[in-house]
Amino acid sequence: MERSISSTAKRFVRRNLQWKGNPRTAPSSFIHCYGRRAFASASGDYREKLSRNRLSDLKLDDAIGLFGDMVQSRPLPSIVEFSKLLSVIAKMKKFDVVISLGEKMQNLGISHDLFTYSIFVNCFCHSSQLSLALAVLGKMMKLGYEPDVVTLSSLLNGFCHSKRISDAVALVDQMMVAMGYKPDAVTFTTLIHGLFLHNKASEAVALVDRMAEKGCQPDLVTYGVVVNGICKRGDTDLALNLLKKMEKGKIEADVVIYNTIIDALCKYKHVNDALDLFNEMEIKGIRPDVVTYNCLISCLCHYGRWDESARLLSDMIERKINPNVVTFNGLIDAFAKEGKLLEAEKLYKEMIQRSIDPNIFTYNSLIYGFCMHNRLKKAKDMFAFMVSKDCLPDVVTYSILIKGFCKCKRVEEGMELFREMSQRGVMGDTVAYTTLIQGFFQNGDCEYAQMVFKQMVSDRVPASLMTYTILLDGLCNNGKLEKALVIFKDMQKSEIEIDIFTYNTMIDGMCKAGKVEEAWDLFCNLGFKGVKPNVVTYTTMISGLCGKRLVHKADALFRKMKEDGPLPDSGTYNMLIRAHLRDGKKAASAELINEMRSCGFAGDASTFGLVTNMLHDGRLDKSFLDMFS
DNA sequence: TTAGGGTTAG
Repeated sequence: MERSISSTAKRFVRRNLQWKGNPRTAPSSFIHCYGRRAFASASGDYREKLSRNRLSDLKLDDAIGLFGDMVQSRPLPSIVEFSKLLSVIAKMKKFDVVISLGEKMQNLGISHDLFTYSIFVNCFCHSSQLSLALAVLGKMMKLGYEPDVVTLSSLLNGFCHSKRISDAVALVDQMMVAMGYKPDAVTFTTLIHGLFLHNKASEAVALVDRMAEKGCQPDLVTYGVVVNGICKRGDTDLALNLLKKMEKGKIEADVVIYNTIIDALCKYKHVNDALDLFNEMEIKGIRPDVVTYNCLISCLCHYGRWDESARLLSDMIERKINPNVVTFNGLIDAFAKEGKLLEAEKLYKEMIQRSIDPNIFTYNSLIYGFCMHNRLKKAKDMFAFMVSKDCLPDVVTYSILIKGFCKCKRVEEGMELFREMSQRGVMGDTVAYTTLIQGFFQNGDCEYAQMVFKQMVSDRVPASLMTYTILLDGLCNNGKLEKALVIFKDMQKSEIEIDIFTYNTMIDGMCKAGKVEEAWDLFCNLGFKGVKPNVVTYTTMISGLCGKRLVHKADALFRKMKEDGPLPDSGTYNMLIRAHLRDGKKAASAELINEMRSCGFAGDASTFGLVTNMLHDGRLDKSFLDMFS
């Protein structure tokens, strides 16, 4: 038979596909430890079980049992029947099992064909063993089997999931140009997914149009890949446009695509758009599932829209879409964060009543709630309880507890937890180290905080912008502005994108150290650095000017803020009022108090403290207090 | 017609 593969193509494959590795080294332990028992228990006619309608509800145990029946029956089943079974197991994502069974067949003298070899190429690619996939490809070609579009698409997937995206692009080009294959929607979709994986979003989107030009229409899965890639990058507008494009192309989006977009809308703070899309899918007759509800419920809780989220919860129960562990975790997390601990515990009991097992997320949320509301004892009990339930704490659990201890000024115990964590083989991450650094600074232990930071660097745990900001804040608050400035200058030279929080920290540090002019320079330069000052920046700067008795300059900045800056908040007004009172400017203070009250803000504790003191020593009279009520 | 692509929630 005339082979369709050209000689260029063969050369390409030889040149590009290394001939390394040995498929015989594939993992086979699975069969040895697990397979035999299953073989022994299997019974019945394999042919009947292999019939199509039976295959879809086959369990892994049954499939392995079936394999046992097949290798024992005589005459041996055809290779087609074996590939049917192997593909079912591959669809269960049990790639190592497929490989083991394939090896077993080989040992029994059952030879493979194009289809079974293709299945192995696919399985090796999925289990990140690209070199073995290439070895199988080499072997099948030696035996005279030609890889076809399906085999090469599997390989393409392997390139995409390793670091070889350029090989993936080249392979598709070669398939089209040199090999004379016609890549289909699956081939293109695989490559599009690979491009997203390698952060080449625009190339991925462009390829959707190019595949259409090549006469290959994107299908539901293609759109699924693109929508997912786009949503991960937060471009919800483009995702919604794609949804319209699908409609035009008469491809009906499925619930997963809607869920993906709803999730992204929730994450990127377009809650109402998410609710609109939810209604739209109802109108289109696409039934939401538990994921749809979970996205919306936890998002609504997050924004304090408790009533709406409760309504959705009862709505889903009414529609027999059962809440699962994620539903409860979302609710418990939101209640715990809000300090509604009784409700959180009630939900925890309810999930157990519904026989839904709590998992590490459940425990982490509850521990967080207890820690943040100063109930350390309860948090530790819960920690011990989860361990007793064989739910092993992770770095997040430890970080939550460490933060809780630090918050209660028990940083030594936090440090102890950190050591315990490391001893148990849980490595500290950026958050864990940062939490501890912050704890030591808050405790006034500047030296130890810096030591932890050094340890973090030597352990090669990357510091985040948050880590640096906490470090700068700690140094500034402990009278080490100079040291902070050195680090800050290094940061400005580095690739870290400094945000307004870091600038606020430095402006505050400079002002508190009396270097108001330097702070003012930094403040004026924010525009050049592409960062917009926020209400805290203005308030800090105004406060710094007041501290230097430059009250007229502070007033001017306050006016500028009201003209073209962020709206002053309670903190701005209170700070300015105190500054004027200290300066003996009663009339100006009175004016500010009225303005503040007309904006709906009230005097805060510091302001009342100052006013009380001034009443005592007679600098103010009682009538002044009436202005606040 | 036995083989290849995406899958969202804490």
